[in-house]
Amino acid sequence: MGVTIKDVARASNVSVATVSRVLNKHSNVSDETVEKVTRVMEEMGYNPNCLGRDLRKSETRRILAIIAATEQSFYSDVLRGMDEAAFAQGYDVLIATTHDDPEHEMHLLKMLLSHSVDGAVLLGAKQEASTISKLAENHNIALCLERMEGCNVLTVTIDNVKAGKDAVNYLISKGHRRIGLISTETRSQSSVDREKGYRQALKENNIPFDEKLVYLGTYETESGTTGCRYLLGLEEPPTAIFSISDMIAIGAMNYAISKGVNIGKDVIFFGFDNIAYSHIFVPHLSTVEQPCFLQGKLVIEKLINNIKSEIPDKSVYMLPHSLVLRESTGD
Amino acid sequence: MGVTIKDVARASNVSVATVSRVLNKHSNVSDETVEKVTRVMEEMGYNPNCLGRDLRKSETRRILAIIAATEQSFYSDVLRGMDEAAFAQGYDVLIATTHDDPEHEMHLLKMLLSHSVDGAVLLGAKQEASTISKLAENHNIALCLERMEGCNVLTVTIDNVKAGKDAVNYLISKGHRRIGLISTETRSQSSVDREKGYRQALKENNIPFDEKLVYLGTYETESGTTGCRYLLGLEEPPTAIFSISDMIAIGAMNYAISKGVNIGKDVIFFGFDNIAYSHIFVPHLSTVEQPCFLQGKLVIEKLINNIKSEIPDKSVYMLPHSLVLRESTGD
DNA sequence: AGATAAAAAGAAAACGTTTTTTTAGGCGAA
DNA sequence: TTCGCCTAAAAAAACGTTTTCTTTTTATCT
Repeated sequence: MGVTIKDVARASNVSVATVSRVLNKHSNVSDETVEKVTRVMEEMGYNPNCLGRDLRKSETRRILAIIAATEQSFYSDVLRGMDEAAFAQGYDVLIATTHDDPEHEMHLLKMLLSHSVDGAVLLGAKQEASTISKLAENHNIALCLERMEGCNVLTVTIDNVKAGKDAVNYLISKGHRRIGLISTETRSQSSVDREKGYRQALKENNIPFDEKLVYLGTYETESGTTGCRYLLGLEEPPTAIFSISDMIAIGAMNYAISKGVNIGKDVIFFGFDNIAYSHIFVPHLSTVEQPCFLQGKLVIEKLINNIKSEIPDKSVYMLPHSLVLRESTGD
Repeated sequence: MGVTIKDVARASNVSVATVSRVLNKHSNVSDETVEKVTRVMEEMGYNPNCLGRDLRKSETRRILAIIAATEQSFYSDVLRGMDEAAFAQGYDVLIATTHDDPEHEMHLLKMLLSHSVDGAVLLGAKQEASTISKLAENHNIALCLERMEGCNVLTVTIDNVKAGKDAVNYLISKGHRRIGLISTETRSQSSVDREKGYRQALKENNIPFDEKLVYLGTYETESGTTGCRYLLGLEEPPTAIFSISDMIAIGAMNYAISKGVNIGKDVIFFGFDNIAYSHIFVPHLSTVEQPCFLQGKLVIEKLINNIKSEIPDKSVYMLPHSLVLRESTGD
């Protein structure tokens, strides 16, 4: 195999311990030895073997980010935030995808048990809350973007209830009182929270909740199209539609356009996520923007804190969101 | 720390070697011992420590996929293919992002040198071809999606020259002779190859190449918009436009729509990649589809072969692409 | 019963590091 | 001189496995 620390030691007439000390920049080694050993390492093309090092120190300085799939466009910003925070402290972030399979997710979580990584961040977990809680008792684990109800684990997210409420309140402030909601069958916590916000906004404005105005589908664009067809086909159709994601909202607008609806006038639309396409697609979509980069950065900072300290921080951090107003609400 | 193989051995009155043999399902251990040890492992909640194992076997069964950023939507399918092939052979694929920074890419490649992973796949490398070639001499490395000119390394991609030629030939077959090209300043190999295909198609049809019909920008949608504005503003504007990516093509169509151009009739458009939005955006975009899943699958299969064998396969595999015809070409 | 082979399991070495413990010199103070 | 202290470096232990080498036990054949 490759050249090991032993080879370097032999070649520079010094013990392995000394080479190690040079490698780790310990103080108690003479300048000339440092110089000599460094030169030999250079000459021999020595590369320290992480496996030995990690075993001895029992740390890997690696953090695993577990996601369902990479296609969610805003993951990119979250991961950039994670990378930045990790790199600043000499950690690496590795990503693994579950492909929406809970079993595969569990397989990846086991990297924590086998000491393959020092910590893990779940961006939308598929396990039971109790499973995660249990795991979090002995391992460094965190949730990002999606909180889990009743899960005692470090979490960084936004207040989706408030965000949903803000969006719907805005629609109401524009004078609308029949407001449709397009959400998902899948009860992800963020969907549930955004729906909750929708209801709260209605309630605060004394608008009765109408079951008929809610359409539950999938996360696909097509589902937005179907949902919009359903909503606009009602006897008393809504004049404003809040979708729990931009993808869905774009599908919804697609249907409205095909029916000649004057978007931003006849019917106004609000999305969620502020994906790139929401200002590429015409008309541009009003939406909720969440601080992706910052969430990624914070979750890693907090997680590394936990890795380094004895008493883990299991708080839920909620970062502020904001509304982005564009043509779809007539702005 | 956690419970180790030694603890299990002690608790089940057996040597560590035997526990290891049970763990690895070796044949020469009696049924009752297997049963006993398995039970004790269960009871104690034993989890083998990868660090010890990996060091001893000097393999990690992990492969690193290096990408610039996760936002490229078709990466998702490639990674799915990679995961599937890897999982089938007991490997894990870990992803890391370079954020377009060559230095960070190099940092990640060093995981190969430090034995942190058994192999690496680059999806669009930023290093010099010679650097990669050199690295590939002693390490298991592969390129996927983007080949590198003069780089002696295992590669799985499509024939971008032919793909570009096919697209442009199709535009020509529709009777067009003034054909615009929107590509990128950044000389990525795929861009270069697709441009080459564009020229070949012109040549084969005796259409003189006109420098003016080529616009070079970025990979952003906005660049497509700018490019289209430029092209349609020419004295002799093109009647067909080939963009080297769907994102760009969509930006281009966006401009055309805003100018009241009848897409698919007055001007026809061809993209590349078949991203999800190419059939969400109206009019639906004709485009080149590449076999993402298969490329991912194949590159991992070949790479694992290399990991396991002495003589590495450094072939360039080119998988077949296909044309997807939609409204933007009047189909 | 005794010899021999086969099976099961223990002991110890090995993987490549880091860290703790020892050792060897050099130097100053009593 | 002797003692202790400091620095530099060597030696050895440790991390948790797997694997090789031995040893013990069991089974089989004459």
